[in-house]
Amino acid sequence: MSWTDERVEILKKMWGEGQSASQIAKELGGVTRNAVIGKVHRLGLSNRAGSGGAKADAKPKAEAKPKPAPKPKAEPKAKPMPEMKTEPAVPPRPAGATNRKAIIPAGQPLPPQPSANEISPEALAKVNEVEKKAKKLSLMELTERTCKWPVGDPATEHFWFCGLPVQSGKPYCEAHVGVAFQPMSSRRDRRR
DNA sequence: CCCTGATTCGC
DNA sequence: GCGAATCAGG
Repeated sequence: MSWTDERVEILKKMWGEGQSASQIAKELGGVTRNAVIGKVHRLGLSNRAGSGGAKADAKPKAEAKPKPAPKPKAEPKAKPMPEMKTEPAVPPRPAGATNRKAIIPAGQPLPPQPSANEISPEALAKVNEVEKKAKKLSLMELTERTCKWPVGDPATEHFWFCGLPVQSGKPYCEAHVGVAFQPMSSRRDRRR
């Protein structure tokens, strides 16, 4: 594949949108993210500026600068959410497998299932979808980078761990991180 | 380990 | 000009 005008256009557009090089490469097809990055540089648009404009000069071209490229480090994920099924879905189950004596399945600190907390409906919906794609790993199959979000009731067969790739150093995949680490919401409900 | 972009350098 | 290999982070 070569860099035709169209392809360059797409490249520019996506890069401008903050898409990652790998995403762009995937979109274009026939190229690797390296190719994309290389092209980006050759085109001289290594910097994803654009918003706010205000910036015309600032090109002292300091050779002695080990880091001439400021890293924006921000990816606005503007994903158009297509209408998803009206599925109330199955919110995270507290999985209270209290075997007679309420024994907590030791092991890892299970996620504080937010039960009926106020979680973004979107987040919940996302989790739902994710559960469909879950790899359904068993406890022993979990690794450092598999989502450890439990699904189902440990006392039944309907139990597995999400198992999708975790986001970062977090224990869960992106979707589950979303519902797991929710800032404590209305808390002052302390009507004692 | 996964990912990101940045740079280099033979082609 | 191109992009794989490599580098440098997160």
